[in-house]
Amino acid sequence: MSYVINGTGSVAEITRERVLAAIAELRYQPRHAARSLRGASRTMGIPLGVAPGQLADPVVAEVIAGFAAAAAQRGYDVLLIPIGSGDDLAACARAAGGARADGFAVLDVRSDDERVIALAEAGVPYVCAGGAPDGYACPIVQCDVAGGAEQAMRHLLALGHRAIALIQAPGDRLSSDACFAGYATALGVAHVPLDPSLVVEAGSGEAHGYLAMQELLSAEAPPTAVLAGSDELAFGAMHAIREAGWRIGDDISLVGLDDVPLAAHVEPPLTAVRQPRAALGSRLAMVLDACIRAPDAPITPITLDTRLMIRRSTAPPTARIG
Amino acid sequence: MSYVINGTGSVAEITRERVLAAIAELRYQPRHAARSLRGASRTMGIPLGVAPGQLADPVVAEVIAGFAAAAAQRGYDVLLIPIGSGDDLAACARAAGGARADGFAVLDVRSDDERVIALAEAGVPYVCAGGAPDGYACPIVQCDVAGGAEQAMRHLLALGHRAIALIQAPGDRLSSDACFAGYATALGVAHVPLDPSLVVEAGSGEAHGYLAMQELLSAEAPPTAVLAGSDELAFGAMHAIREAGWRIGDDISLVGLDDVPLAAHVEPPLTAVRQPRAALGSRLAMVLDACIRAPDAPITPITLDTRLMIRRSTAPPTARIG
DNA sequence: ATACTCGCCTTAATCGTTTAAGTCGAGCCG
DNA sequence: CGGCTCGACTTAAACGATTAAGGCGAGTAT
Repeated sequence: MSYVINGTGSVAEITRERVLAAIAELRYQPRHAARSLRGASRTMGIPLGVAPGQLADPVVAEVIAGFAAAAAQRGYDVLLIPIGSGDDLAACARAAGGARADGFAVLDVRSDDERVIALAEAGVPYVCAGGAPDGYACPIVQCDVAGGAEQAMRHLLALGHRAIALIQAPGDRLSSDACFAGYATALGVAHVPLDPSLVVEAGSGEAHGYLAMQELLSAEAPPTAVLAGSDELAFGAMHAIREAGWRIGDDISLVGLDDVPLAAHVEPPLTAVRQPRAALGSRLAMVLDACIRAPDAPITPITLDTRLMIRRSTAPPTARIG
Repeated sequence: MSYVINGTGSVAEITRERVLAAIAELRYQPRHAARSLRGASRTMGIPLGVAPGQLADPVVAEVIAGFAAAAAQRGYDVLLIPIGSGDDLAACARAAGGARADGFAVLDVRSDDERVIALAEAGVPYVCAGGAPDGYACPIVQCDVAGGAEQAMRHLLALGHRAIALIQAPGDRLSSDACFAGYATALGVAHVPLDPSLVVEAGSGEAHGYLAMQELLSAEAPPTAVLAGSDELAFGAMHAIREAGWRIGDDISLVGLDDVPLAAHVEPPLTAVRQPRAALGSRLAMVLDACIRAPDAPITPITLDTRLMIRRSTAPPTARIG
């Protein structure tokens, strides 16, 4: 009897007990499919690419972990909607149209993200992490990447660096715009001209950080400090710096933008902008929950503060024998 | 018309086309809940702890990534079933009884895993990664941890090490038994007595590796080489070794058991046993799919080979100034 | 005593799909 | 020509929960 299970309707105490006894006796478990046929499915969906494996990215994984924890607290399960290559639109349309979940969270949003297009089209509740593509009004939860990048730059500038390079994450990621904004702002405030040759766009993954750093090092006047758009890129850059015979921290300062747990454990420990990823995930779940319950509530973007963790990969510049 | 959508039943060509046209016209999407009410839900579930955040563990995340990719290929979505602390039995019983998914995969199995108990009790298809608790006959996919540990030990022994310590992952993890087995076997083969004081059990996480290593270093005769039950423990150990003023590789050799992507990028690069985690995940999904379709098929455990990646954290022992 | 309210229980419609069963001609064979 | 088979289409039962609506008896007001 659903009145007993859900606490709706009026049931005499004695009847309630008998029903509960029967439920225990028969090991009865309500069928999820039948429940969700009428009402909500109490599920939040996360569409993500599985081709190269977005989930294997520790940054994404941490956000999902926070998301799952908060979702669980509110009684939701989390559905991963795997997306093959190029499948984005179809997979999301299927999931949204089929009411696979009550709402969706889109992580690692790109500037022209088909997942967002499909979800908006379907008219289902969804939230975006880190910003939404132009023209899509949806709830947003983001880390203050621009502010974090600016903090990092101020730190480097205060140490005395002037030739500061930026290794950017792929340009179609919304977060890389924010990163560049912070980079440019800090330079502007310090009246240091922005040298475009010091800004390189890399792919994602350590290998691309490695290559980008090699490029920077091979220049006539290599930078004395580098801001990497992600810790992964920074790790790749460390590799290249070491290979070129420079010492990280002493010869070239390096800052990462993520602060994954291992950043503190590499040698030298990486100065990095800590992004509250677990908190990001849990706020996403909270906002999505609110969205599901009140689809027309006003939309206010939430920005989470970042914090610079200063470690040994940054130091004042040394005079170079050049 | 479901005959058209699913390709079951006989439908005239002209009718089929008209139906498809109508489907396109109306943007029709079948409701997942209604479908799964009769048949299967085409969903695979993974129950995992969210309290400290199992998902944030890169090792688990990679397995899930491989799992999700293979599941997607077979037309399944992946449901994360978040488990609060101590909730294991109830959460799994609810998910299994409610037919939340067609089958379940249990990762990081503990020796008395309540998730397995609940799933077995409910009689739903499930597979375990890395082994099943005693008395539970279910399909198993595992990495050859024992073999990997043995390989690592043979490498260390061949380099000339004799005092080789083992930092174990928590004892209730099934994989740590395998690790110990490989450790012991290799010592036995080499006729090196097993010194119990060289075997320490740590928790999980870098911090515990750090503490365990400190303990080993404070002994009268510290080991010349260390096998860590996971890369995370190894990273913690590196930290402790460095802090004690020893050089990793030169003074103390260190081997990890995982080979996470970053193992190659720390300084010095960590010698580690590579476990094919993505493959583990995808095999899990394959086996689970088979299980779902033929619940009574014979059960054969699958073991995936591991491979020792030799890097700079291992070297011949040097004479110590004692 | 009649009517009305109120609490509790029962019944049945509903959700959207699958699929077994039934219908209806057309073609074929004896 | 009657009976059969067979393909193509239609109908309706089933899945398992939720929930609106209806029923029933006891208590209360008039």
